[in-house]
Amino acid sequence: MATINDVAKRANVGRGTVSRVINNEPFVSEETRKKVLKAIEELNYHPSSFARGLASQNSYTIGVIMDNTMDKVYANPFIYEVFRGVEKSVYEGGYNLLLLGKNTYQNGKLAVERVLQGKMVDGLILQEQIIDSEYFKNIEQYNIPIVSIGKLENRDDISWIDIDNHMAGYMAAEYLYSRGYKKIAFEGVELEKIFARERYEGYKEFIGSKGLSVMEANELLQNIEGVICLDNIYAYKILQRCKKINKKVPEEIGIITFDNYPLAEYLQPSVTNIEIDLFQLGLCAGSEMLNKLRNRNCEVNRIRIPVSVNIRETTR
Amino acid sequence: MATINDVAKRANVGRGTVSRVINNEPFVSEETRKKVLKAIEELNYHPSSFARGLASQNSYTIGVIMDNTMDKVYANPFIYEVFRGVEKSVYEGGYNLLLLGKNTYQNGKLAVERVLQGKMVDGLILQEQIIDSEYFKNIEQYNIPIVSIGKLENRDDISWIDIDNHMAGYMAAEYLYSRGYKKIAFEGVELEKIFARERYEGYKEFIGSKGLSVMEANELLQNIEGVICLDNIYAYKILQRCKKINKKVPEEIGIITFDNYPLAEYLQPSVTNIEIDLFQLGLCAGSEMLNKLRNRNCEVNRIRIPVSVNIRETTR
DNA sequence: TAGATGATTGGGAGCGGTTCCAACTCTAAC
DNA sequence: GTTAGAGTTGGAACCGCTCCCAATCATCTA
Repeated sequence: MATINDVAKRANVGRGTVSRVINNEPFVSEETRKKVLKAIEELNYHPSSFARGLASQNSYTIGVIMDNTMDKVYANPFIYEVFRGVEKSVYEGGYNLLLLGKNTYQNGKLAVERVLQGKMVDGLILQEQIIDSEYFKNIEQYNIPIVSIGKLENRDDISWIDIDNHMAGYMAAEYLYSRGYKKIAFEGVELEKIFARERYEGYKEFIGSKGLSVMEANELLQNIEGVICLDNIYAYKILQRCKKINKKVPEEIGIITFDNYPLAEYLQPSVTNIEIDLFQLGLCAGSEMLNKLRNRNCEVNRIRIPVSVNIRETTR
Repeated sequence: MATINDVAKRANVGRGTVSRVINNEPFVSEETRKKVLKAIEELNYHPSSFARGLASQNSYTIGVIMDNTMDKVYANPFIYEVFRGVEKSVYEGGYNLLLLGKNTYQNGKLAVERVLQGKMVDGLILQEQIIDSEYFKNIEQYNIPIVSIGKLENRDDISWIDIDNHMAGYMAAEYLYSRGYKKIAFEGVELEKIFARERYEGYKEFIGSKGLSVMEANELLQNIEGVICLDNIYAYKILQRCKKINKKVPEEIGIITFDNYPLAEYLQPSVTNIEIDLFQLGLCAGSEMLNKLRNRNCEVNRIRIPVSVNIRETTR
């Protein structure tokens, strides 16, 4: 396996020059650069990440933390899609991705701490649930860039990426309205969850703008023409109720939800939903991290991923 | 941040001795070991993974490849659960986990190759779909241990871990039979898929052992008392048919499936299934890799993860 | 033509570990 | 008392890169 010295010798230049070429630094003449590139090609040379890491104190690796506190992923079947996006942007930016569990231990210590202490990652991507905990304070000390997947409320020093939940709530209401459903309720007002609150706010905004009134879905769905459900589970419960009281979907009542469970499109009726681009979310989280890494004092960003309506069978 | 020299100085020993203690090597007196451990503790010392990697040519990192050829994870919502298992066992074994996409590029080359060439991983865990392809031949050259998640048919030199699909098929039939369903069909005989074939074989074995005959689910489900479905989607289609022809589930017909989609338990009726422990699968894949890493010429293993019946509403 | 300036270039000195060999200590045997 | 051998120990050499300084070269100015 060729080293930087082999390349230097073959190209008839110094080690420093090769290093400059590899790292795309200025102050190398075009002629020299070509010679070096040629030698690299011929020797099929690839820099050792360890030597590089050791010398530069950079790992060129980003850590992503998965929340493994829950028993089953089934509680959050969506996160993998986000990771796919993170993976893609991180690698394409020339970095690598270390996957870490929140609660994983290594030699009796939290694995994250080991990784941080061993300087194995230059930055950390984590989910908003993790921040603000005791756990997070630990991490923060290491003073590396952090990006959160999910909005942060009490920290204006950390960049985050999230779905545009407000818009999602607004659009859900707007879509139902545009299909002729006027009396629209929101099901699943779990105000302790940020995303739920935001979606609810978006819904309220639209409702207000039309002079309608905010509603929750009552037991018999009396006087309700449309329901916005926080997730598929709520949607299916509403569907059950409709069946029980013999209310026709989508003729008499329209239903829309936000998430899109793996099985959802095969079910009957399939539920119209606000489509959330989780892959895009991951992609952005990755680029934002690269951003921070390349420019340490870039500003804190809050990024919102737009959403769209995915029309299925529960709306006319 | 303390280095090995600081520790050596503080403990009043040589660098080599500290190294021996860190790596748990023999030939260190108990007394010295204690001194060193104390110094390590006091200085909060953690070896640099780069220095270590550079000197020892070991990365203490395992790569896991995710299949990102499909557009959406929705096609395989289960793999994240497997990764959770891999992650856990790998870290607890003192290794780290690098997450890699199959088709991700880095500087115009496949990321996997870059990682392999940069010697960033000591071993690779991948899914069976990846093996046997042109792609895989590339990987194989690097001559590091490989473990496959999913049975391998044409390679007896690579260890793999899989669900006990044969047993799953057998148990599905057995369970239906035990609940009084005798005429049992198998829906979703996708013989090109290994796992489908194996489940089908298991089903046939049980059916044969009772002197019953193998069936497929006909359009009107005539003469059928139980259906084993390859996955939830098949199950829901069968359920639709039952509704159409007014056949009562679970009274007149029993339905069982193999997978367990995130939403499945909330649906009505929820489908009885053979429960597959994907986390365990990942756990085993990780340990098997550690095995190989610690003992290079250990034998090739084929490991089967047992399954169980998860009773829900489509069987009486 | 000398001197100044800026663009290139070479290579020594680390980075923080592991490996290995020589040296030292301590018994046990002769 | 000497010697052999096993158990310990220290530290030089090295892993393959980056960083930085000094040296060289080309160009421009007075």
